[in-house]
Amino acid sequence: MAQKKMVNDITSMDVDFAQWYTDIVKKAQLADYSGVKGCIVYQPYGYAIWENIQRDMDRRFKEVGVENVYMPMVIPESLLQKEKDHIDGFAPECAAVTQGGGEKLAETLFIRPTSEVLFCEHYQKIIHSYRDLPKLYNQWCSVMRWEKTTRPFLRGMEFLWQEGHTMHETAQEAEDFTLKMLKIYEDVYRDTLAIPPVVGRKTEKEKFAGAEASYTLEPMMHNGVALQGGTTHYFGDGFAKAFGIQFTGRDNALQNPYQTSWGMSTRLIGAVIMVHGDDNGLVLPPRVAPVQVVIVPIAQHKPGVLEKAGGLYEELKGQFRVKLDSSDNSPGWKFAQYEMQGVPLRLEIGPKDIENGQCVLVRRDTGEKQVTALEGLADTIAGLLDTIHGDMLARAQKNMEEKTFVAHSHEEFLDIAANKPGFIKAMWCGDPACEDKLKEETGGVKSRCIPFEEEHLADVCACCGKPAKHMVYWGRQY
RNA sequence: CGAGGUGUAGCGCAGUCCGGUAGCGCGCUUGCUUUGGGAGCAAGAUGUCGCAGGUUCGAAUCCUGUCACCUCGACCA
Repeated sequence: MAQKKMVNDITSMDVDFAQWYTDIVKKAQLADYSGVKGCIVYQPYGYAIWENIQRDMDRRFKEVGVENVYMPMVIPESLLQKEKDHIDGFAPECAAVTQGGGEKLAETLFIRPTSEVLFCEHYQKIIHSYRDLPKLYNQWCSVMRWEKTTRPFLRGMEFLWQEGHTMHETAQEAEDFTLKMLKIYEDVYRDTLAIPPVVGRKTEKEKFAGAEASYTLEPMMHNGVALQGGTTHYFGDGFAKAFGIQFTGRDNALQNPYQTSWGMSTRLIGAVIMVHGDDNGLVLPPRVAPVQVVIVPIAQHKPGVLEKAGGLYEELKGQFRVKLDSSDNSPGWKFAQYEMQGVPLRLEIGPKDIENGQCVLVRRDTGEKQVTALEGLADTIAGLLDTIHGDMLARAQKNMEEKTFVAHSHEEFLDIAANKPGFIKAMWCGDPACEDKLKEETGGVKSRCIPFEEEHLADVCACCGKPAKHMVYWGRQY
């Protein structure tokens, strides 16, 4: 058969990782650029991935008692200004509505960059007694931030996310909940996305505007660059005081509740692309793949083939997200197409198979083919999908370990930063000045987080040489 | 916000230097033959050349302005 020239070639990830990423987004039809800068069109296939992630997270949230709500998308200027650190952090990247109905507004309305203040305004009205606590609210929405540079899924002016905002009776309870949500996020990464993130606390310099403590999940992309892919924040009672949220405690004394917030966004899709993808396109973790198994009939015009393929589809569709492609495209075209789209398993069924009571299963992640009996097929597929998930997680883990380096000294730090893409583990004295200095010297390497389980790599800071307080993960980020 | 780049058919591009009324590949439509790694043949359809001015007998092409998007940097989920 004549080889046709490939018109859908994607750029190799080793040649140009940025171009490879963009090629996948477009060719796998995850998203398209719109006429508005930084605002992408989520195409059905890309949006379906988000829906799967969303469903998974939503279930986990509800298991711990979180309720969904919906807040307005605009915030009056006066409201945003109530908490100083918060407005200082976000005002520069807000879009504003200054006109409505053809008339200039008396007060500017900001399009939400995040909704802490809206939740606080509401909580102020509904929290009166310790019996009203805790309040565990979450909303699925989009937010807008006036970013200078944008990339599909990684940084957009508008992006989809969930933001949870909770109020608690005690500081301890709020701090515990902050970590509980962090753990849930980590479960989403590992169990659903097959991605192992580094998890820990942000330094003072990197924490969220208005927070007392910020925690982060930092997965490493295939090329060694980090992605801040989810954060949880403990706010103390700062916002509560600023917004006059008070309740009567068990001791009959008036007091302020303690607050948390936490969010993950469509950036997760970017992480999936850059952690698992290869030069043939997307590789989707089975648990979020819109299509888990694609059935490709071979020689489908021959009697019985389409019927058999249709029968398999009916048999499997109750248990898996399965698609039967009986279009006129050649089998080779279909193979390439579904590889591009990262479908975890391909099922080929042709005349020879039907004769032998078998089919061919092909794994997207490894390319491995296996001839499989039609009897017990559903169980085989279920097992295979789990195996794929496990193998993908293990490969991502291995990549992260291979690209994580230890710097014992300042010289070593600079050498690694210049020559080895990846994470750097190094000791730190706790001074933000050292973070600034290292960032400047390396052209962009920043502290990612202080992990919960620190290793003692050295006695002194890898920047200034003063006594070390913490071990920190460092790296470049998207 | 700095530095580059690009806007011509659904997609990818050529044509622009040197002005003469728009072309190629893929895709699409129809028919026949094909089908275990991007099928073949035949016949078709598809364009306010980003937008607005200007120069000219004549502008995709020259001039002015403008809009949009992309990429790379400094800031952020």
